[in-house]
Amino acid sequence: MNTNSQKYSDILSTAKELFWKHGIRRVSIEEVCREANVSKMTFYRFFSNKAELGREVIDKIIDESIEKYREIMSRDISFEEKMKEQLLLKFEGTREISAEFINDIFSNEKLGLKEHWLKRADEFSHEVRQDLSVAQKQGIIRKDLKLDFVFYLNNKAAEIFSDPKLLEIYTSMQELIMEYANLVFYGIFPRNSNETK
Amino acid sequence: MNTNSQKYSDILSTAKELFWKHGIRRVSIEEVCREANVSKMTFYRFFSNKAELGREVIDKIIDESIEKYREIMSRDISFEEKMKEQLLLKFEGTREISAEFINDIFSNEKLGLKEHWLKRADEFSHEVRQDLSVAQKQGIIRKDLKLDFVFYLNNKAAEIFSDPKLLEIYTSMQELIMEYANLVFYGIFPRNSNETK
DNA sequence: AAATATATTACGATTTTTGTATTTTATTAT
DNA sequence: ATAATAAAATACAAAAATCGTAATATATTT
Repeated sequence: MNTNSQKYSDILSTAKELFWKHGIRRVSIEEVCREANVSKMTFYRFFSNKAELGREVIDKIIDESIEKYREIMSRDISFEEKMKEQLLLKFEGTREISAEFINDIFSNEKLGLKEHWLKRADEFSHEVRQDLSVAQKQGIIRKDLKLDFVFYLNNKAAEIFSDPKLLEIYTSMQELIMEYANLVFYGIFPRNSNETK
Repeated sequence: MNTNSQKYSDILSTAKELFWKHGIRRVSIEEVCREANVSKMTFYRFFSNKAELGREVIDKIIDESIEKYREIMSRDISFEEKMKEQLLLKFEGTREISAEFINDIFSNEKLGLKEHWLKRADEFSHEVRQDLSVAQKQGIIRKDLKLDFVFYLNNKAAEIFSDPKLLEIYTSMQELIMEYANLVFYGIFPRNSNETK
């Protein structure tokens, strides 16, 4: 399967856009083809069905996130500044994301994307965990904080976010995600009376 | 048909919300029922099909607009201030509206809502036209402006707005609508060197 | 010129959606 | 309390949309 074909990436980026905006359930394969200017046959040359397309869209999203994450971590700035940048990145990256998309990933049994998302997100998590672990040893992060706890929360986060009850409190999914990200990042640093022990 | 029943207005306001967000095509009747906590049978007691529901949602939207418009016009403030308020109102009223909704009204042949929207919008237009006509006679609006031209534009506006090409220039449908509204309102007043003739 | 990729069209299978009917359960009015 | 009405729940046939594949035609590339 020629994964670096033009048509392939047309389909993938079109699907990402449509899924991002409307969720997966509301978007049909034929709609993706139409928007990507690709015939249905061409679609099926690359993807066997909608669930696989969904998985690859998830891959694309996480791959791009990892890439951007690494770029920031490789910069020659302080750890705290890096974290601030990551926050900004998360803000940009979640712009206009729909609750429908999150929901289809975590609650649509038929698609079965939850496991895939968790698996890929966990890989990403692992990398971040290494970086935070180093920072903790250097005293940049509170030493009495169990990083495992933060990552447990992180894994549960997206799932929790698909609860409409929670979303009602916010005007957008992005706002909710940022609230969480802010909480984690700014709750992580030792402040004022918080001794490094 | 008991049009002031609780169930009836539950269905209508739920449909308005869902249509507003996702457009009409992407939302099924059963989804509306589920969200409104109403059985399908109850739905069909009030509406004969989706197109009729669409028409009544349009009615609801325009009725509410007219009501708010009148409230502002009845205030004891200057005409220019009233126009500013109307602009603000339009900004609030179009918040988060989706391109899909506009599109389904104007380009979805199957639903045939375009005519209904134009008819109802025209009634509203007529009322606004009377108010502007009075203001023009008083010299508050440029006397050499043909109001007919403004209203012709207005009638075409929503239709034009459903062109994705145009929408690409803006980040949201609301931004596009506000751009237009600003243009019309602030192009209407005599300024600096513009004599009242 | 041959091989490959893609579009077009068609089509059966499946799934979703629609609209109605029937039965059961609440609610309201008398 | 009882009858009348409204609504929910369930079931279901008909229609429409969507899916996935096949066959053929048309570009594109090798």
